[in-house]
Amino acid sequence: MKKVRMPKIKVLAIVGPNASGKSALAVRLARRFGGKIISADSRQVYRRLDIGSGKITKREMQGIPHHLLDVADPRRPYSAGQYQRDASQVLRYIVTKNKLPIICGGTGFYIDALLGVISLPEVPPNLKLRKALVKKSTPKLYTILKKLDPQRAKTIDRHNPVRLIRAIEVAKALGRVPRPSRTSHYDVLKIGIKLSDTELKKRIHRRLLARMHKGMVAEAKHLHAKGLSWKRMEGLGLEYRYLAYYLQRKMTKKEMLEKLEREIWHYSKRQMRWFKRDKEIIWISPKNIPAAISRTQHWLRPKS
RNA sequence: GCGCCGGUCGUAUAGUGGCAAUUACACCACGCUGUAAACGUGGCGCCCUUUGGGCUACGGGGGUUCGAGUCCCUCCCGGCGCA
Repeated sequence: MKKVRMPKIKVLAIVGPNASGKSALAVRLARRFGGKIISADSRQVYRRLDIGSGKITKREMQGIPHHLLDVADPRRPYSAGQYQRDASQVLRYIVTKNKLPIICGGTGFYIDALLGVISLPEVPPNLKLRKALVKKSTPKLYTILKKLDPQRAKTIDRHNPVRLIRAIEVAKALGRVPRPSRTSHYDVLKIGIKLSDTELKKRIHRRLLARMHKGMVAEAKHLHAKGLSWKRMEGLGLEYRYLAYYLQRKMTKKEMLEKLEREIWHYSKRQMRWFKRDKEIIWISPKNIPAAISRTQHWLRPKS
């Protein structure tokens, strides 16, 4: 007996490190194949974090709708779980419009969450519990988790307080953490942009200076004036963290630029490391847009 | 020329008789189950049969000592002070 299966929904994903030219490629492909873009960037979800987060401009969008940009208040934390819900909804909506959903972004964790590669337990953050737990030492947190969910304790990184706190939070609510499913229910074509270290460093440098010109410092100053605390800004990482240090006079402008550039570079390497593990990604050079187009064309063609 | 201080892993630093030798940054490698631009781990003199062993090392040379970045002598280099 033959099982009739619905064809999987096709989703295109453009990934790569910071400053690699993902956004431009995504727009190109969206125009060519009738797509709409779903951003997958944990900082660009926030309103008014524009220059510092390297958000695409209206002009650069070239009329292509971009979703999951500016959906959250920077003063309140957004999360991967929330992203999973919001983005899934948008994805379904794009499909009903008969358009090709194109995920574009550098936050690998968010992409995996959206595609269902990792399933996040439906346990909302418990701020009160977290507040109590952060005061505890890491070994203590580990002991607590071990008591609540020995299974999880076996595989977790026992030195990582953030992981431990979340695991305790989940264990308290559910008893134990469900195992993740490792397969996606979408038909995904993943295209990654790869550059040499020297090229990437060069781009990071140029882009940072360009954004300084565009008024990145003023943006951060303005965000603080509008109620974004320094502490919160530092917690956002990279640009905002170092901008906050600089504006509080914790470091000079020169120090800020030097440290920040290095941090951005480190971050890019972390992104690449995340993506490298995904064997489905087809890697292309930033110059090779034709390759991306032909790959997509081929993949879009109906089978049999 | 005299006096003082100092020369230790890429850089900065700790170490005053048992040291392949501290810490930070950089560098390299890695992890991640609702904070993911966050958060965390390991390596970092060379070699090997790698929970162990060998070799080479704290500016150069010599000495004291069972044993020396660590004490002594001498030379070289840098900083400061006096000439």
